[in-house]
Amino acid sequence: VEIDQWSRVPRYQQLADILRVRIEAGEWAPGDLLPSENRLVQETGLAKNTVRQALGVLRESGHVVTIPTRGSFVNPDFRPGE
Amino acid sequence: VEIDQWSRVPRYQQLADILRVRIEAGEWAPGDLLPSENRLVQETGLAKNTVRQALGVLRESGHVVTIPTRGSFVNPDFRPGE
DNA sequence: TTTCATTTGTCCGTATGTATT
DNA sequence: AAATACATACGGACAAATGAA
Repeated sequence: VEIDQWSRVPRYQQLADILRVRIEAGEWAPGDLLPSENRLVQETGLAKNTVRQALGVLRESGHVVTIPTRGSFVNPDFRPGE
Repeated sequence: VEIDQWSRVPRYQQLADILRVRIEAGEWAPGDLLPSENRLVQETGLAKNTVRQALGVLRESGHVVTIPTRGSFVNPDFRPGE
């Protein structure tokens, strides 16, 4: 899944959407560890701040829970299909 | 202290004035660390660029010294009551 | 116990684009 | 046209906590 550099949709929003779709598709189960911020930076080519902003969107939507020094996890209370 | 969204005084100037008054009142001592840019963004609701512009005013007036990656401090040479 | 790499968090610096006044 | 303001995006430095070796 790729970020469209030329889209009018902000890149952090694009990344958040991509991850949300993959979470809702069950690619990661509730409680699963998501790729680290650095990993996402490498995979997307986005800046760290931009990746963090994307994860912030998913935290606010309740899809993700982040634990400092550990990582970001799919919300254990997330119910696939919601 | 609040920013007046409808004032004809630029918001960056309003914020600069507010911080200058507080500095001159001794709320922060010379050498003290001021609130971070992000904190000021949160507290004022202004954009980051606007907050930075306000701090720029205070740097030019000599009230504030900014150290990259560290923060903005009350000029150690500032003499309250000037 | 100590060291080290990993990871998130918190910052500042800079630039670009857009919209409004 | 110019100043103001916001949103977005990238880059970099550094701190703090965790866990593994």
